[in-house]
Amino acid sequence: MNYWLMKSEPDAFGIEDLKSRPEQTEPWDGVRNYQARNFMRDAMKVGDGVFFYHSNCKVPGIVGIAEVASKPYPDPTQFDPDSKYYDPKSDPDDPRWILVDVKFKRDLDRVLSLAEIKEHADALGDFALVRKGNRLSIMPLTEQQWNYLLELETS
DNA sequence: GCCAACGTTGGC
DNA sequence: GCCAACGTTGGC
Repeated sequence: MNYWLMKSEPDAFGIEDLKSRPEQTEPWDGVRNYQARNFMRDAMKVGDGVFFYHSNCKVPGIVGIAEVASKPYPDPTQFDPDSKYYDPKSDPDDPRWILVDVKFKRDLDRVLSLAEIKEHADALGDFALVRKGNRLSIMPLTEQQWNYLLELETS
């Protein structure tokens, strides 16, 4: 089992939106970064743990827990000319952008803000979120990092 | 294949 | 709203 952190802007799609979806599940569309895509395409497995992270908002941080709910499949928005994620260069016979479905599990008891997480940078070791200038929207965590953050939640 | 210009992310 | 970081694009 692998562990992930996935960012979303709550103004566009927050954890409340995920919770209100049918089956509390949503295709994680719109990822247009190769590194993030590769994580979904090559490494994610159904049942993997996901920290749901709110970015670009008043208090950025981890707000809940979700899980990977599908195998990887082509992101349909890349072929939709009306979508803001439309990519005319993507070949339907060899889709460029891949996604997985994400399913809500639970809210955190409290938000683990980025500021608080940064205070634990030493304990978290080499965690992409606390590295300067990181813009990756999907990143892996080790089991140790995952458990450390869960313990932080109840501390 | 280099790299300047440009666009985007996302914290602050 | 600013701007640092950094990915992408396109001219050469």
